This record gives sequence, C-alpha cells and structure tokens, in this order.
Amino acid sequence: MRSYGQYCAAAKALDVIGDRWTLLIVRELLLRGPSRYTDLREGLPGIATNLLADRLRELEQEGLVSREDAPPPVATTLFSLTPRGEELRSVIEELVHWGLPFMVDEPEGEAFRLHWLGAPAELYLTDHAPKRPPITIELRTGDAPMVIETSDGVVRARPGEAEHPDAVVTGTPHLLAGLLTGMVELDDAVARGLRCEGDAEAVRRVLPREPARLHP
Amino acid sequence: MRSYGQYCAAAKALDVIGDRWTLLIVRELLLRGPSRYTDLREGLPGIATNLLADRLRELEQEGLVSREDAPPPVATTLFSLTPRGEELRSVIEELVHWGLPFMVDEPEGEAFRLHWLGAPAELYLTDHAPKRPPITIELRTGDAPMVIETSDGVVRARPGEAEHPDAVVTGTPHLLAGLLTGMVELDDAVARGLRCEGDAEAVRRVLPREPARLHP
DNA sequence: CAGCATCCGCTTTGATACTG
DNA sequence: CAGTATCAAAGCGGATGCTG
Repeated sequence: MRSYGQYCAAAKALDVIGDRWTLLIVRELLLRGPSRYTDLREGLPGIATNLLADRLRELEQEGLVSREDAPPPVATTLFSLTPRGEELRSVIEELVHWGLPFMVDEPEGEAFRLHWLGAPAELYLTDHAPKRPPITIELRTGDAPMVIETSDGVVRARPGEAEHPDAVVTGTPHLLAGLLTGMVELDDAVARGLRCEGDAEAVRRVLPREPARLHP
Repeated sequence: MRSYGQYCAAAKALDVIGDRWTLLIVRELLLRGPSRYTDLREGLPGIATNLLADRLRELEQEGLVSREDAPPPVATTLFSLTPRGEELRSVIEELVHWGLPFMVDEPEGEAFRLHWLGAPAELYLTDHAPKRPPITIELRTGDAPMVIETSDGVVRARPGEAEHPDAVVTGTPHLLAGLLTGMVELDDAVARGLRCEGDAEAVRRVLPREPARLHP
C-alpha cells in the first residue's frame, strides 16, 4: 500500500493494515490460530488467490505473520500471527463491536463461516458461574462446527467439534448471531427455529444477561 | 467500496469504513469537531480533492457524517460526525494505540499536523490531581497550536490557542509525541531541546507516570 | 475563496487459468 | 497444497477547470 506519509499513529497503522483484505486475514488467523493457505482461503470467500499470497508476504515482511513448515506428519506450511500481529486483536474487537448492528439484518446472499462468530462470542459471552466445572458447547449451522468452552471463567471459541459437549446448538447464522450477542433470548430463538440439544442450562450459563449494547 | 459479501461484523464494518482515507477523515472530524471542507483538506495532506468529496458523500449516505449550512456569520458548510460516526472513536483509539510504536522513529519527510497528537494525548494523559483547579496547556510546533485542558479530571485536547495557558510547550513533533505518550520524560525532553514556559508542574500533573505500554 | 466535478495516467484488485 | 501468471476492470492520485 502506498503510505499516507503522515506522522500520525493512526495513519501509520493504516499504512500497514489498511489494505483491502489485510484485516480480514488477521481475523482468520486470530480465530483459527496457525492455518494452512487453503484453510485461509476457505475462510475468506471472495479473495483472489494472488491477493492472499501477496498479503501474506507483506504481513510477513511487516513482522505480523510468520510462516513455518510444519514437521512431517502434517508436512505443510503454516501461517500464524506473531506477537505484534496478535496485538491487533483489540482493533478487530472494536471493529466487530462497531459492526454488530449490521448483523441485525438477515443475511441475503452473503457468505458465512460459523467460526466468524467466534469473535462476538469471545466478546459478549461470559461464564456466569466460573467456579462450577467447565462446560463445552458445540455450534452448528451446516457449515463446519465450532466449539465454545469455558476454562477458569474465561470463554473461548474455536473452530472444530467437541468430544462430549454439554449442549449442541443448531440454527441459522442469523439466529446464532442474535443469540451470542444477547439480542435474542434462548427461548425466543428456540421458538424461531433454533435447536438446542443437551443441557440448556449450560448454554444459559454463558449467554449475555443483557443485549450487547449498540454502543457503550 | 465493493462489499466483502460476508455475514461477519468485522467484514461489514470494513465494508463501510475500509476504504482508503475514510478512517482518516473520521480522525479529523473526531479531533476537530465540525469542520469546513477546506479545513478537512488541510488536515489530510495528500488526499485528492475529489476523493475527499466522494468520501464525505459516502459517509453522509452511511449516516456517519452530517452536513449542515452554518448560519450567516460563518455562512459555510460544516461537516460533523453523527452519533454513529462518533462511535468510531474507540476504533481509532485502538488504531492509534497499535500504531504508537511507529512514532518512535523520527519522522522523515512526513507531513505533520499538531492536532493529530490530540488522539494520543486524550488516550495517555490523565489528570493526576483532579480535585485541584483545572489547567490549560498550549502546545506549539510551528504549525497551528493546540490546547490540552483538564475539566472534572478528564483531559481534553483541541486545536486552537489558549487564552491564559498555565504552560506553553514548544518542540519538534517527535519530542512532543514522545512526551505525550510517556516515552520521554519532561526533563529529558527539555534536555533534548523542548521548551517549557510557565508552570512545569502543571505539565507534570497530566503527563503519563509510565510509558504507554507497547502493548497491554 | 469554498466546494466541488472532470479528465487522464497509473496502480490495485478481481477472476480465472495454470504449475511444481 | 500452495502458490504464479495473465489480463481486464475498478480505484486512486494529480492536475486543472468550473460555479456560487
């Protein structure tokens, strides 16, 4: 990207991460952890493959991403965030927070990947009973599943499936988004077609007690 | 801007504010308050005038900026942020915070406007004696001056000059940036060429007690 | 002068095809 | 799997011109 040429912290930040697709690549790496090129592409529907390659190279040069060849069993290249790249988490969080109102409209013809909801999940869910044994919830849409877990009172989200989930929640992207941000209550969501199998109380234990304020 | 077409809060946010220059225009409006077209251009060195016009129109359509014709004494158009636009403050703050390490290098051939330091100032300065009478500090570089004021223990920054400042601090952009972020102590800065006229204790009262952590 | 609109060359992006 | 290569389309930068 062409530099703004301004001695200003915001402009300098945008010099590095202001390019199209760059922050979404960071989002992927934040949500997925170390990832293969193909998985990144899968999580970035719409990106041209040459652009992904370009951006990864730039991010590597800026010291935000590192590339390592995984050892034999996997034998592939893994891209991951450096500590400096990890520091972009709060930028992404603010972006997600600001962009939340746009999730109120039902998606029309938009791409969706379930693990994208990991960002709002970690932002808005809290363990309301941190001293009780940890719980695991699996979310499903039809897409690859994702898991929400508590540990030490902290709620973590990751792509993948759970071994022995306390609950399995299945629904449309819109319903799941509404649920995780507290904009829709569990009962309402179920009434509108959400399926919640297993321990509903485990789900309630982490759901927001009031809707994510649209805005602080 | 072309939409990413992803049902994800971050992507949707970037659909709106991800265009080149857009966030810097928001920065200007946050730091200056309601502004004339010409003042915005002055604060955005490097922008092409047609782009500024385009972006302002887009921002208006998205409901982040409003345009009003100021009454006779001024008789010009004023652009300001709507509440929804104001909500981007935290996004800019995180961007400034993340971009701060880039300010450590002395600027070379980069444009500078003193009021840009208003963002780090409000982020890192605090009134360490909120119960004592409020103070006013004027900053100067050669550029248009800016003012840092305390009121109710909150530190505010704005472009302009002060009526009866408790102190006037003059120095290079690099020195002032170092000072406001706590990366350089007042004494060191003075030793390196900063001029501090008036009540140095007033300045110390708001300066960070420890350097802005590069990163939390 | 403030607030744009137009034109034009250059750069970036997007879509698709192809390769070690 | 992890990319290059190619080429058209869109976006941007810079200059300049117009209008109230």
